[in-house]
Amino acid sequence: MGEAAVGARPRSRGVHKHVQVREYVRELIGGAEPGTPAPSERELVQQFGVARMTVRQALDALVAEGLLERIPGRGTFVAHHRVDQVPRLQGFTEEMGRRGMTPTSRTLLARLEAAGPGVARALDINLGEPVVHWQRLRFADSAPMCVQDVYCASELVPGLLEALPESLYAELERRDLEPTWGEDSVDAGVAGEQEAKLLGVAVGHPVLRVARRTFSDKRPVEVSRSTYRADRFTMWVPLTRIPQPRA
Amino acid sequence: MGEAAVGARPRSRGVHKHVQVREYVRELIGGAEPGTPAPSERELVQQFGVARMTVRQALDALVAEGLLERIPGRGTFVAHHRVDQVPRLQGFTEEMGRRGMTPTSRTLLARLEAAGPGVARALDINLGEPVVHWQRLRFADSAPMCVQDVYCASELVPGLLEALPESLYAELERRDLEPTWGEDSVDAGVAGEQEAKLLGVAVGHPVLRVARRTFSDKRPVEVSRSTYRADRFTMWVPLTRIPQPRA
DNA sequence: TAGTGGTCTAGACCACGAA
DNA sequence: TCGTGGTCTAGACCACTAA
Repeated sequence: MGEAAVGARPRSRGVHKHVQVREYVRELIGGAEPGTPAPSERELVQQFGVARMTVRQALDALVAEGLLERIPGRGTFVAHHRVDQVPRLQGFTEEMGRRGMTPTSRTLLARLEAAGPGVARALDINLGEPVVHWQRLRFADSAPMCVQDVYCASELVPGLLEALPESLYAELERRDLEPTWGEDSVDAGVAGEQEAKLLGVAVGHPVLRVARRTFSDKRPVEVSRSTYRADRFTMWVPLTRIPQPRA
Repeated sequence: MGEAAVGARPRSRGVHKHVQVREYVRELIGGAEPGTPAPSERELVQQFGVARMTVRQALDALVAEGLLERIPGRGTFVAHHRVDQVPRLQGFTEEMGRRGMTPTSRTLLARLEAAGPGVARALDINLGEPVVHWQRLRFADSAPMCVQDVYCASELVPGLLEALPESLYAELERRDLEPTWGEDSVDAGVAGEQEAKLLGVAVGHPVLRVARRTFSDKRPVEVSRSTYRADRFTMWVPLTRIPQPRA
């Protein structure tokens, strides 16, 4: 019964038990083959001396991430189609790394600008406030892949222009501005003269345009426009069926 | 204590309690404004005579769907940015409806064919097995939006060709083949002669191409290729940040 | 038959927000 | 101070799988 309940730890003084269990299991199955059994729930209960609900909470998170899959009556296993069940918010560096390609970049432009109407609205700042505008030509395995324009409120990222990182997202994490969610708007277009020259294609070559906003908690931290060579880049989106509202 | 535990109901003989609570709440907040308070967890415990964990399980699902948001110390509310946190698997009919447009279609082709290599692999059937091939020109508010080719294993959908539905997904649900998940591969292209004529654009006009596979549980039920007019259609993809593996 | 995950109970303490 | 969600306990029965 609840008589022995301990209650939640203060966030600042200790890590929650379900987080401990979750990170332990994440580490454990880090490089494991799909299909490898994870520890059973009752095993983890023994090891950590916690209740089963706590273990389930930990495993639920890993299942939601697509790292584990449960098979009733059999056990919990490293997920087979290890693909994400949810589209990950990743930067170019991370995404190309995950595709097994080597990302590199050439900075075309990096300066302070006054926020125009679109950028100001997207970043939720006032018109004309200073923003960092960083334009890069990005390569995968040395071949041009996309042209990317990134904008951040300059106030949020002091000194960024003086020491441009390779991965913006990694840098934002270091600054405690870790992006936690975002949204892409994807459409198609054809390369203009400038884009064509940079990407190494003919004018009129099809391109995939991705407009992104990312947020750290509720605050917008970055907006970007990326133009990909359609012949080199396909976007992959996992979908989940959710009961439709009564028509 | 566990003394009064009731255990799980057989799936066929009754709906689980957390599902009952979830659907009750879903109904309740159906058309509500963002920010409207949902019943508190303890209220639902009273109403349904269930344990709080059961109520939390129900609400967890709605939060994951992006329908509700929890604010510690305040309560549970209809989510503000009611946008999905996960991309929904929806058919054209459903998606256009959600965008407030009226979907219509013109069937260009509907017949049995022998599965070619690509379709056979995607549907996980043998080369040459009969498949339904259904090609439609799809309109939103009477304007051409996309050309769509759908393929299903004919064995799975007997009689489909004799009574073509308006919404394939709704029809699959009726046949107990409800798609539960899927994946889109998205890239850009330019309209060919045939596509241009159908979509009412010039040859070379940019188009968004979406290749989709959908699954009912583990079995592939449908593959499709859709070609959208890029000037009328933008794909929106919500993204979630997941801790990156140690570099 | 033993073990697994799925569901469920009836409590508990905590931190936080609003009054 | 009171109500809320967040965390946690120590059990229970069920359906299913594999030996």
